Amino acid sequence: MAPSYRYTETSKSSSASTMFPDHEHDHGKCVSSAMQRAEDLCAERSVRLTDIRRQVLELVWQSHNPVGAYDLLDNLHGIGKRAQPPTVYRALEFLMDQGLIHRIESLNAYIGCRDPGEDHAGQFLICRDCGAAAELVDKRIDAAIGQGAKAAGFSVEHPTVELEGVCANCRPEHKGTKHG
Amino acid sequence: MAPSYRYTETSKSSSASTMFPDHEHDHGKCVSSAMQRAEDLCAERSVRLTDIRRQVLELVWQSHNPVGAYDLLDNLHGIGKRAQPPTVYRALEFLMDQGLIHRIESLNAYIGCRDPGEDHAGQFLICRDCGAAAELVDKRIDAAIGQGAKAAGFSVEHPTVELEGVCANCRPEHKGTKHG
DNA sequence: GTAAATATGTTATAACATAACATTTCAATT
DNA sequence: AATTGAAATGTTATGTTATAACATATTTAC
Repeated sequence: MAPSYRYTETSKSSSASTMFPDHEHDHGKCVSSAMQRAEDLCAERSVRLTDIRRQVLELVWQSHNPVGAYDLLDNLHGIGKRAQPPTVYRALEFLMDQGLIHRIESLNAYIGCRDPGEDHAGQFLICRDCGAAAELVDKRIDAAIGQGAKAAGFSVEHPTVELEGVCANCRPEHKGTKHG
Repeated sequence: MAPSYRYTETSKSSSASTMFPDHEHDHGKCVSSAMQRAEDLCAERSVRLTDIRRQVLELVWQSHNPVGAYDLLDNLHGIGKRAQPPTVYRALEFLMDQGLIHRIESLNAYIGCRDPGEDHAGQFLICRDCGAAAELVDKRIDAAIGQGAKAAGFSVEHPTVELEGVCANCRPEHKGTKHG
């Protein structure tokens, strides 16, 4: 059984380095499990996952790429007229408060949290080629940061770790062999 | 002799944890040494530290707090009329290319680089109380990040590490004892 | 059913950033 | 010192991201 935080895969074997979902992964399952988790957490906490909030969360989960607030707004279909910015920003604020999404500071964009409920600082690997972002939870990074800050007499409350680079799917040396 | 990257201090002894300058530090020296370093580096590289660029760099160095582009713009005094945004953004781009300043993604703001010439990824400690930011260069953090990324098959090109919290100067337990 | 709290609608504007093209300045050469 | 090509700056307009302030509607607790 794969740990729950892994991306849902079809039949292919998953290497240890598939933090980034491959192109064959069953993304519908990513979405549905994220939505179910959100429903459960909100119920448990007695907070309201309203239509708008649910819709925004689902839009955020449409891909593994961080998405901007105005992109979400464009895809938010109210009954009649277009929604206004505060609508989406309020939903984003709620979802962040509940730990259901993260904000990527270096992109001014938002991405679904892979492990809501766990209170954690997200660490992100952001591919400059395909644009996908994977959330890392690496205790050694946290520990190193904690130590470095402590040596400076600084207490960290909110770390931002966003690592831009190239993911395994997009590295030239892997591209030729990847559906092997 | 203190290492060159330390903040210039007056007569008081510096503890190992003064990554953040204390209130008595001789800030004029921070500015003048940063400016001199910039002049030297630009000369060495045959790039032009023009009036505007020099002025923007000096404004960035007016404090140890990250400063926004429009704040800089407000303080940029051309001969006659107010400068326009592209003026300051172009100067900021130049200064970043030369490694003389860093951009703080989580604040949309800019801060002087404490060690230009060294090609390094900045790691920042940002105090939510006083607003000051200190640049850390911690190899263990870099190493932990490198390892974490590698395990995910990801190659990091541009890390962003911004740690919001409270600096030693602003921690309540130190406030009472700080002028000793 | 009423009140209080929560959520959403609406209007306006703030804050941050860049595209595109015109003009000026610089600095190397003739 | 005139020519010229590159670099820098000026200028106008607009794009992108985000929030303030106040009105209305919906939900929940009593």
